[in-house]
Amino acid sequence: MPEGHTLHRLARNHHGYFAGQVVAVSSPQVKFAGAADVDGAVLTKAEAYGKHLFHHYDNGLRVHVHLGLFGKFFTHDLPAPQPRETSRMRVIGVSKAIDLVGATACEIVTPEGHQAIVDRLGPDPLRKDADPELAFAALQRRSVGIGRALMDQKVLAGVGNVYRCELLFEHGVHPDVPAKSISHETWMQMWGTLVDWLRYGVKSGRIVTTTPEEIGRSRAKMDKDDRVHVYKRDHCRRCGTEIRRWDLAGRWSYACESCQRPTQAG
DNA sequence: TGGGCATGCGCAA
DNA sequence: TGCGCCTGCCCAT
Repeated sequence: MPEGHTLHRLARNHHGYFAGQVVAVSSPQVKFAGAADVDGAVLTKAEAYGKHLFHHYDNGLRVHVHLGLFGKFFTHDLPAPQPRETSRMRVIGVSKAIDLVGATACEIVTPEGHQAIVDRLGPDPLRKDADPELAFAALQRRSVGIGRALMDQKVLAGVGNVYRCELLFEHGVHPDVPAKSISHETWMQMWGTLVDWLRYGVKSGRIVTTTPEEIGRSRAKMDKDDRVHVYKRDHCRRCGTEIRRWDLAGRWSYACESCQRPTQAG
């Protein structure tokens, strides 16, 4: 399930599997009628922007995928097994096949349509062209709490619930602190943390926000429970205080109110 | 076997 | 602000 690192990892993999190849694109589930528009075309590039994935084709069209909460790709070596009935899109190349299931969006877009999607997004820390100042400026315009603002893809692209909770813990900022009160210095530190975490996420496929030093074993050998500080935990890993969980704009927010002070502005 | 949950998001009120 | 939608998976029964 996807935050930005998942999509960038998928893009990297799909690019490796298919770039430069004529691919067969179909929709076993039938819901993706546009599959026919790119079936038999050359997939030239796969890329991610925030939580959005794009497959570029040599006929100028692109497939836009947003996984939502449930979306998932399954990868197969050829010969691929019979697709499951829920497969929205199947792509078959020379040696690999992928099946997309459960996605919120799977559609054909033109280059202009692609641009329109990207234009609605804030900077993506995983992209080299990303400008943290744009996100800072957006934060300064928000009257909501930082916890809410970080989930807004117009502010920042790619961060979801886990990274949001963990980032605020890491920097000792309570989710209810007004977004506009975050200092430039704190924001730049947060951005740096995000870049590190997301890059590791792309590499490993895992969200890990703890360090080998504090856990006492390498990140690769950590148990699932070792990988985060507050997300879905009962007690704060650092101070032992009970973690508070509450509904923040429809998503569970987790915070240690001893380490993250409501009055503490960055 | 079936209920509940999930790293999202858009839309109606 | 709340709801609906997309589906797989884990756990209790």
